[in-house]
Parts: sequence; C-alpha cells; structure tokens
Amino acid sequence: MEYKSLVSSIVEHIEGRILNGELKPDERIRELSLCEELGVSRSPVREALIILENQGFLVKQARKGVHVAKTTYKEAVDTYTIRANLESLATFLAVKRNSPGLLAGLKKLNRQLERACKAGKKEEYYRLNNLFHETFIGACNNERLIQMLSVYTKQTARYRKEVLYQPDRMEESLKRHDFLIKSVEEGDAEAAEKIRKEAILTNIKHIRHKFNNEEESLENQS
Amino acid sequence: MEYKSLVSSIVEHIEGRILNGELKPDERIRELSLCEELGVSRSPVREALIILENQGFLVKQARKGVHVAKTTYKEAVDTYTIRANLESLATFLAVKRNSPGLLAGLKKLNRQLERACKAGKKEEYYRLNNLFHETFIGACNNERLIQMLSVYTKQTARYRKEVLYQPDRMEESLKRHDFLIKSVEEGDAEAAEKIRKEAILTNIKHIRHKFNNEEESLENQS
DNA sequence: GGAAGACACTGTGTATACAATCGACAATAG
DNA sequence: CTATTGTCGATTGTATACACAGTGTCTTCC
Repeated sequence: MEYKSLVSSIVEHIEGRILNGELKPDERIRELSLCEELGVSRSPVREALIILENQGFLVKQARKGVHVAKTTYKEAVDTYTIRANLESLATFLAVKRNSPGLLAGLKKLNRQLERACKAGKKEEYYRLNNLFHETFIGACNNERLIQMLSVYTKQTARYRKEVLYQPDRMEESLKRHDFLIKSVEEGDAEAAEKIRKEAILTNIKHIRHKFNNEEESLENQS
Repeated sequence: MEYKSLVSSIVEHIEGRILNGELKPDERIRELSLCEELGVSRSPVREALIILENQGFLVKQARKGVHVAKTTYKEAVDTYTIRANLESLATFLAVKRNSPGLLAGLKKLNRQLERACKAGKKEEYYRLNNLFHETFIGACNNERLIQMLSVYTKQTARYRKEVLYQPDRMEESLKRHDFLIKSVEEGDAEAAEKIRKEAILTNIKHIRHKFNNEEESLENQS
C-alpha cells in the first residue's frame, strides 16, 4: 500500500491552479489562506510551497511572502531553451538505447494521433501528444533527466495555453512524429535529437505574440 | 541589511558535510539528531531536507526517513550527462552573447591558472578553475540555467573528489581553456559548446575506476 | 526450538503556539 | 503642509506538542 503524503497532494493542487490560470502570474499567495481553503495546517503547506519554489512555479522572499512566478517573454525563452536541450538529450538517449517495445508503442500512439488530427479533436490530440513524448522521454534510462523534464514540461505548459494545437499545427506535429519514428527505426539518434530540439524551439515563436507589450529584441538562443 | 534564513544555513551545512564525505552515501539522517547538533528545531531542518532532496543530495521515503543519495556508477553517468549538456548550452549562450568584459575576465583567470599549474598548486588550480567556468556560465543570461548548474556542479563534485587535478590533467585543462578563449574571440559558439561538453564527459572516464565493483557495461551517453 | 503476534519504542507527519519582522497609517514636529 | 517616527496589525520564521506509522524485540503457543 502506497502512502500518499499530504504535501504532494498540496503541491499538485497548487500546480494545477497555476497551470489552469486560477492563480495568476505575480499573484501573492498567503499561507494562511491556503490553509483555510485546504483545511490543513501550515507545516505541509509551507513544505509544498518550498517544493514549488524549487520547481520554479513560485518565488519566495524572506519575510515578504510567496508570489506566483512571473511569465515574461524572457522567462519563456529561458525555460523553453532549457527544456529543448534536456528533451532533445532524452530523445537522443532513447533512440540510442532503443528499448524493446518503444517503437511499437510510438507507432500505436501515432496512429491514434492521426485519427485525432483528422477528427479535429484538439483536446484529444494534446493529451496523446503529451503521452507520445512522455513515452519517448521515459525510454532514456536517466531517472534524473526524466524527473527534470516532468517539471520543465509543466513549466512550459504555462506559456502555451490555447496557443498551440490549431489544426495546421497538428499536421506539422504529425510530420515530425513520422520523422522521429523513422529515426528510431534507423537508429539515428542525432537526427531525432535535432528534430525534437527544433520542434520545441519553434514553440517560442508561436507564443511570442502573447508578449507584444514587452521588448522583443532578446538575443538568439540555442 | 540582508536576512539570512536559518533554513539556507542548514542547507549549506548539510551540503558541505555530504561533499566533504562526513556524511556518506546511503547513510541515514535523523531529523532529531540534526536538530540537537545544530541547536535548532525541526521546522527549519525539515524544510532544509526537502530542498536537499529536490537538489538530489538526499532521498526521502515516507515514514521511513532520509538517506544520503547513493553514488553508483549509473548515477554518476546520469548526472554528468545532464551537466555536460546544460553547461555546454550555457557556454554556447555565453559565447553568442559575448557580454563586455567576459573575454578580459577569462583571460585574466587563465593567466592565474597557468601560474597555479606551473607551481603545482592543485587546490589553487581547483578553485580558480571553478571560478573560470562560473564566470563563463554566469555570462549566459539565463538565470534558471545558472541556478540549475550551480546544483549540478555540486552534484558532480561528489564524484570527483581526489580524482581530478593531477598535474597532467591540469595541463589538459589549460589547453581546453585556450581553445575556449579562442572561441570567444572568434564568436564560434558551436566550437565552445563542443569543447566544454567533451571536457565534462571525459571526467566520467576518470572516475570510472572508483566503481570497479559495479558492472560497467552501461550504454553510451551523449 | 521455531514462528507468529503483541507491545513498546523510535521517528516521521501534522498541528498549534510563540517570536520576529515588515508595511501601513497616524500623530507630531519642523 | 510635509516629513519623520512610532505603534499596531498582519504575515512569515521558528519552536514545541501531539498523533500515528513502522520496526524490533520479547513472549507465548504450537
């Protein structure tokens, strides 16, 4: 029987509220308010807040309180840059390793994705697409990397709300999946790494218009 | 006047004891023992332990306690693999950015490193070498990346104790520094990225003999 | 003599209480 | 009228107290 700690429940709860926009960037979070809402005491709440700070969702200032991390264009670029490199690394390792069943699993998911695309089911496509890349990442055999990516995928999710997964973008995405699968078949880890990195970095351009009010002349990123 | 929280002091204290070997891999840590030793209560200790768990120094099991993270060969490879990619990314970004003063600072440090190398001062070389790479990383203009690297540099430091910085290795290191500086002068970010990545991955080979008792047939890493 | 169950002890999970600090507002002095 | 300082309220930082799970040992029964 697995023990589900109160702290991790609180972490997931707050994470969810940040991702679904209920808690807005830079919004202040008061410990006591959270305690009342959740019906728990301050200890687990504080511990959850520390975890979320370490993951980059929150910012704590001593004696001043906790705020939801701001979402500036620079933060988006920085976060996507890191994720792009970590995830392309995971992709590289996964292809190199080529664990049994990986290829079959990816192909099956891709067939489901094709159906979702044709039917125009955006929600479904979004869900399956995540699963596709999770499967890929999970095959890299580097637990730390998997752990970091689960955090960074959520981090970038803050930015891509309602931006991606328009019909045309789904087709682009499918094409890349085909290339990725081909790379696995051919054992071409470098190719897969490159495809994945570029796919993620492309997203930066797509979310750029959300930050029109900020200056946009940040330097190039890898 | 800046407020230095008790929690961060405790974090640094434990981190230090892990890095200097006083706390050994897999050793159990009892909260109450720590509280007595440090003369503080459980609240800040627990919060510090959570932070150290997130950073990968400790492993917590619900209702079972806290242990220092094990140092297996696989963990070493995994950790170095991640660090190599993150740090080469930071190097790439730093060269691309080429902030004013970077080149001069690196050159100055390298001259000091040459002196330390000639004099055979390993401790001094170690210290300056860290400073050299910190300077490089600090110039990448990606706060999250800098933050992650400070953690991962410490993580890998657990493995390289007394292994690196023999005289011959210092000279190899210096050669690479020259190449890096040349890359900055020429603005060749790709070259710098590659040099740095290979330098870090080379370290894996050097620590390998510490894990002779484990099987060594792990797959290739990037 | 060995195995199983109960009980006690150790240590973590959670809750509450106390202390220190920050920000805001008001009162007083210039 | 403005600026500075002091006091009060609110919120976080730290300490302590209580509850419960897990482990080990001792006893008892087979």
